[in-house]
Amino acid sequence: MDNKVPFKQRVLQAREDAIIESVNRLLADKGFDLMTVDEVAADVGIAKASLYKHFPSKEALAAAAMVRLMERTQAVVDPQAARTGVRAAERLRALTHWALQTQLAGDMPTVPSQNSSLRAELMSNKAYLDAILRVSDTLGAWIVQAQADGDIDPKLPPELVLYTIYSRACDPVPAFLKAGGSFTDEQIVEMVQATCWGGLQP
Amino acid sequence: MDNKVPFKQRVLQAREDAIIESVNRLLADKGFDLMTVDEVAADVGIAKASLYKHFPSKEALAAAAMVRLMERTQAVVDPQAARTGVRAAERLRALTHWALQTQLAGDMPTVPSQNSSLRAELMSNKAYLDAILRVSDTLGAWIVQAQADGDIDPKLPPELVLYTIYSRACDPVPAFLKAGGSFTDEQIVEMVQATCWGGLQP
DNA sequence: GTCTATAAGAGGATAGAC
DNA sequence: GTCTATCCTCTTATAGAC
Repeated sequence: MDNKVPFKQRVLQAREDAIIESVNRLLADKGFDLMTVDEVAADVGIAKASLYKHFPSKEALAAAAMVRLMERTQAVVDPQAARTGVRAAERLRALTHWALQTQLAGDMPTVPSQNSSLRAELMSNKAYLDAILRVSDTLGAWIVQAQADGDIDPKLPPELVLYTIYSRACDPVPAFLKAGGSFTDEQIVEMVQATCWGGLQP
Repeated sequence: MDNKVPFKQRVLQAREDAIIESVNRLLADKGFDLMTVDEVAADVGIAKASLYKHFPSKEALAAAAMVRLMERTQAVVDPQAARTGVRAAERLRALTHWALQTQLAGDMPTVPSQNSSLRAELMSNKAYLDAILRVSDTLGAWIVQAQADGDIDPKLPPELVLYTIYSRACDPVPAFLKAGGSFTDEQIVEMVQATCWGGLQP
């Protein structure tokens, strides 16, 4: 039989998945600086030293979670790209809808744009760079198309639009509104969507 | 003579001002978690123990800087409130313009909305609560007026507009655009202003 | 109130047995 | 690869002389 993935290796992969899932949640919950490796180990249910057999540093842990996030993002982008007869702006809108929902569900890991050790790790992580570049390429094409369609102001630099989309994924406004308790998640998503895309229209 | 402020007290006040200024800059530069008390002391040019004679904790240092920020904000709000024959939307726009400029100049201190020890300190700091409430009251009135004027979509909850304004003051988009190097600060401010206020229009 | 020196503790990382 | 136990650095905060 050509069972190319031995049982032991599958167990290992499952454990790494569990680690990344815990890191993802803790990163979404408290952020990189407040997340401790002890917490991750406790959450996964293994010893801290075992964690370091899988990932060499705290930064590598966070990087793995961010790679996973970009893979999940790609998994949202691909079906949108496959839809036929849909405006580019509609594809973009669907993506931000997913991002806002994910954030409100507490599943959106965030990393500070200031932490230099983490940024250095991310910027030297080929898997991360590849993943974010791939997503950005697709989004960039959609943005240009949406501008040609007249759905996004063609006078805006595409980079501004791209940064704005990424920024909305970790905007504090949804969390504030949710804390207020006056609106459902879906209402919050729709309102933030409106303020986001209204500002990008011609 | 009724010189009610003795010389010694003025020196003390000047020193506290210098401390808050350093904290302000470091907070804008690296954020609360990465800012160390040693750095603050070194930046001010005094011993760390002396710092603790002025402020009882790192959280108190950050809180003082945030109080100062709200006071500076109030100092921008007041002249706007005094202008006659100006639409409320224009006053709000002037405020976000100032906030974006301040952020691009590296003078906007930010605190993570996650750090619980700092949040606890801020939420129990009467000076901070008073200052932010006073600013928010004025802005809230302007928002309602702007909605009545037809400059802001009246269907949007005023809280959403208020949160959005506060959020733009620490949005990462301007810093990203600045890092790109393709635009002047004023161009960045204008573009972000456009995307912000365009999204709030009816 | 300012300093030097140091306590106290958190947290990232590792040694070495199994 | 997993564990227990430990190391060690960095950081907050304080003691005590002046």
